[in-house]
Amino acid sequence: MWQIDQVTLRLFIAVCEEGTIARAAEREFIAPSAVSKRLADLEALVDVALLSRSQRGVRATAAGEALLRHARLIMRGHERMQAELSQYAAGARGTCACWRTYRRWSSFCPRPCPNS
Amino acid sequence: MWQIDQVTLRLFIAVCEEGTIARAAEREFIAPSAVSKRLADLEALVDVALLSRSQRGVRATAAGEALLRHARLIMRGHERMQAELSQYAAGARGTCACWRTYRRWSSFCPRPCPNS
DNA sequence: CGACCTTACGTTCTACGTAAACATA
DNA sequence: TATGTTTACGTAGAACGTAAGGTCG
Repeated sequence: MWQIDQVTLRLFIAVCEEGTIARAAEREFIAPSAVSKRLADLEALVDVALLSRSQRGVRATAAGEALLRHARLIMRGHERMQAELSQYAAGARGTCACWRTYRRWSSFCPRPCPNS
Repeated sequence: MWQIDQVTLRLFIAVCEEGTIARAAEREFIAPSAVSKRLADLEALVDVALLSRSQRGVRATAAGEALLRHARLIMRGHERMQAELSQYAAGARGTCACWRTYRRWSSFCPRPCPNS
């Protein structure tokens, strides 16, 4: 891992909300070991402890809570992005006939295209 | 690809800014074919044409410009997140001695830990 | 003992680069 | 012909799951 990806961000949010890696893994349909490894890699990447482990679960450290706030903002940004794009996909905005028919720009697409 | 990752977002921003896939690939140190494939997968995912291709380069469609705006916001969120985390990594905020020394929580860490 | 986290390890699958093909000014 | 995009394909590396190990209440 060379940069924080939003798969890890979503897993981290789930872990903080569920309180244990095991429950977060179940909620996200992934093995607990995979979650554990992603979290360890994340902590190695940012070089800061994000979770305080115990036998009853995990808890975010101060740095972990800071990351949690940013992660939620970023995920909200993703939701907004996908919401707007789905409007285009539905044809409500600016998708021309050639794309709706062929799912790609082709010579059949009249130029100048309304989206270009 | 099952969801938009920020590697693709950064590549998309580069493509829009450079005007051609080739120059964006050079700027991001990746092969043009890899960029092309990521963009095609992205368009298949959102089911909307994002770029208008030609032999002189590419141009964002209306949907592509919408995505570009969101992508820049998200990347800015990432930058802010990493900036705050690097403050913790530098030890300026809330990192206790045990982590700075051993790079992990250990039994040496006094409890209650200031970060827990 | 039960619940949880972690490590080891084999495997699957994603994402890359190379090379070739295609299109247009 | 030069420039740019796309497709085919083989491969390296990332990420997953299973299984085993370890800790603590």
